[in-house]
Amino acid sequence: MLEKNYNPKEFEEKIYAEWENSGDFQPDMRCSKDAFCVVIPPPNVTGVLHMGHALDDTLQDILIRYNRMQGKKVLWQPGMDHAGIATQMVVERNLAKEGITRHDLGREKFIETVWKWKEQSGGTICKQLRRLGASCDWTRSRFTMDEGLSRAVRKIFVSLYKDGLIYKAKKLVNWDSKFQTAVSDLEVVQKETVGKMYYYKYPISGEPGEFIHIATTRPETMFGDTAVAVSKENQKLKHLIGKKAVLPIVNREIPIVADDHADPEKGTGAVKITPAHDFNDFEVGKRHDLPLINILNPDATLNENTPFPGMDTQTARRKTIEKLTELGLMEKIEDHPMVIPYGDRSGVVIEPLMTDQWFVDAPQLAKEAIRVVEQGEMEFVPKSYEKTYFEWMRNIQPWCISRQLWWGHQMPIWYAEDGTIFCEENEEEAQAAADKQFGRHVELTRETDVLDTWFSSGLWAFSTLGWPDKTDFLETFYPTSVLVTGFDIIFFWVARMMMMSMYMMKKVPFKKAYIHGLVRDEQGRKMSKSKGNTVDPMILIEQYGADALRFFMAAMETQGRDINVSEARIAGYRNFATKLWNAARFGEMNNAAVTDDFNPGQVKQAVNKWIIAKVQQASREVTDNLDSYRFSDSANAVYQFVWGSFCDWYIEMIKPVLYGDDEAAKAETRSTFAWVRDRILVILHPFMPFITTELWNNTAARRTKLIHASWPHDEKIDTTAMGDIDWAIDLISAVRSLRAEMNLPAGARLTVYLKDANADSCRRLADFKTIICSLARLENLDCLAPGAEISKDMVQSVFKEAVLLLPLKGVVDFAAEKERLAKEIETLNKNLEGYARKLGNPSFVERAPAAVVGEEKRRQAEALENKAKLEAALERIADF
RNA sequence: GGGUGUGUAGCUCAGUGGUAUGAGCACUACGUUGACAUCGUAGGGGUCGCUGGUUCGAUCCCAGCCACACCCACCA
Repeated sequence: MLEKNYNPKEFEEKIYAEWENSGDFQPDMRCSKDAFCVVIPPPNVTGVLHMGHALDDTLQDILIRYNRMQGKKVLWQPGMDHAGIATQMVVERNLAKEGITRHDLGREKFIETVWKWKEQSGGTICKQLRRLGASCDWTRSRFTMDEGLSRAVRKIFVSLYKDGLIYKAKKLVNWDSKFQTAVSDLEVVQKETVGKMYYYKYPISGEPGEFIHIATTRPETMFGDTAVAVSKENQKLKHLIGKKAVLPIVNREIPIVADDHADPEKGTGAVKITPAHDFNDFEVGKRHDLPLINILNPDATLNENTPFPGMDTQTARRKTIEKLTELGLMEKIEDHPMVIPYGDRSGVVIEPLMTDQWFVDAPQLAKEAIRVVEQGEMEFVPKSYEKTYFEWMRNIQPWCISRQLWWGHQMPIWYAEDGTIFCEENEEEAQAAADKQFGRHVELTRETDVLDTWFSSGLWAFSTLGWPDKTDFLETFYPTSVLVTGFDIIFFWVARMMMMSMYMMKKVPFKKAYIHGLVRDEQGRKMSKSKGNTVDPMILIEQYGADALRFFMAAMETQGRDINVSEARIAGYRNFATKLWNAARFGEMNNAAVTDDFNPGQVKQAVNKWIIAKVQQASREVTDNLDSYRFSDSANAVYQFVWGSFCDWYIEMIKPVLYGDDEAAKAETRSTFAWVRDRILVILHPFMPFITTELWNNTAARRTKLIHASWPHDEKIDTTAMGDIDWAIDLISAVRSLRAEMNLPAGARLTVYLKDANADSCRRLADFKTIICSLARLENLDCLAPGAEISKDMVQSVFKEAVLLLPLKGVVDFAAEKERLAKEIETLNKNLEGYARKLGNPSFVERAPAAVVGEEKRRQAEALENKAKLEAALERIADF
């Protein structure tokens, strides 16, 4: 027996455990049908489930379950990312509570601590994904620092290095002074701030009283200046080109060079050039062969090349201004709106710094990654994201992959005493190579840098399937079917996977990339911890059930749009689950069960034919929409069917049958009910796996599990069977409307007549008399012969080709009735004006398709007829 | 500066070259009919951002504008 109330907490976890324990998420490798595979965007090992995951993983699970029910070999490959910076940060923070730093432990001990942390507290998110219902094959879960995946990393690194696609270079990079590591361009966020613009002047060497005027936002970098640039086109200043300026405070001479980087319109027209601390200046420096002077320590304090060693930049800035003021060189300070780069993890200002780093030749790798998208081997859904992808890929810069962290993949690079580089998959091979090259045993030291986290996640699509080994899984599931992820990581991840996969596998990592939006708060603001507007999906699951949250995500997911969380709506989908639950209970109370000989194509009762056709139509809509990744349309198709057709109409219509005494009709109806209910459970399962499974298990003895039940396909839908019941529904609605408009008491037992009805209508009326009377709460219902005398007190209403008559001896308020009729006539008049305008327009009649013109004429005729009927009705009651 | 997207009912959003039978929530009235008040029935509510153009016909296509959001680059 089903409980009276739907209570998801009572069964969701139990059902999940049952699936997982019986291996329902594992693909059947012997199955001969197509493979379908999704790799999960690996959550950070430090992560907890947020609304973005809830959306992303719900969509994936819907696709996975849908394809699984189609009988395919289905794999949802789960796993986690080691998340270099994020994880190191968490563990360091824990250590700090005990008053120790990672340096106290040393590298090896520290990494041990991280692993220990991972075992104890990492991966909360995987438990949470289970609560959401994610049907990942957890037996295959991978971690980017696993031995297997690390081997993949080393192998591809060596390969890229030997192909010249990874190289070491001394370059200006984004330096994060908190973690004291380089970071990639993507890990830098630009923030708008109101800063200051400082104007001051440098004396011209050998010409007392002559100055060159400078404007800068970072005066303390002047100690790294190695030139001042002026444009050749600058009429006012070009006479200074070739002269030398004297850097104040340190009294160092620097050249004044001609360079177009100095825009005469901006600032003072003269730009101080600091090649070691500014990306543009670095380029200028290269053009003029200027020396580089590094003025910063790794912690972003000033170094010995400045008068203020050990001082942080802000303090040094003040000191510099003070000195310049003392020297009488300071001119003015203005407020200046500007963008300042910050580390996305550390939150500190990023300083451009000259260091030795390792780079991937991204422009080279991008070529193939661009080609396969151009040629449609990988498609973005929605397609518009292609543009974003191309835009970025075509302008891609070398990717800085080295990080001066401890947690991560240590680069497979060894140095001989003289600095010769050996890049091999392991130390033995490197040693052998070195010994061979030197002809003697050489001491090697390993590169201490680790790789950018995204390097290993870039391999995710194939490394998780077993590469570099040739495995069944790799053979079967690569390329994977579709990647589902947010637009915010197209560059971080999608692009890198494309590059790495095309390089190593020569095949796309996934055939499609479904890109969704962000989950925002109720007001449409981005969720963030600092704003305090985050919503915890686990609390929502606790409160409304995982199914309700999942259905919300699916129903709100329309391509290319962000989703605003709405608790009212989630509650609404919980109500939907309740509705379904109660419908199933109704079946149970009426002994609904599919008999062995039941054949949906052979039912006799019109209502049953109708609901079967309707559910088949809904199934087709769900299928078609899922096939084209239209999640909301798909979810809404089930929703509308279940609530609007099955509950609102079918259940109400079969009540008179079930409580009547036509045993054959009852038997057929019980079977039909059960059959349709089962069908609902099937097509709703990808969206609401828990409640559907619970109902599946409790409403009949089952041969198959719902998770493996077969998905309907290619059904012939009997659309003609729909007409009769649709007609009855319209009539019932018309009567209900009339009653409500007339303010008739709910208990009044009425009789209605249909006048001027055609043969079809009269037949339908006779056939469905019981049903109509029951649902419209009528005493009786009849067709009147044409021309039959009717008493004047009848309320009249147009119904299709006929007139609905409602006799009301003294009950009706005639004033209200007159008003109602007048209002309807007014509406018709408005429509008629429109038809007349169109049909009176010769070019419309001539040039519009005949069918459209015909339809317009038909509407006009119908409206005229209806108007006449209403006017007659009004005339009849004029005296009352 | 370059790019992308959005603007439809009070709110959150679907949708469409042929009268907007739009959805959910909210709102109004009525309702203890033997699945469900986490419910039912009926109803009110929109010049589809503005201005032009294409078209027989535009909310939909095109152009411009306004507003909002986001992405990329840069501002010495």
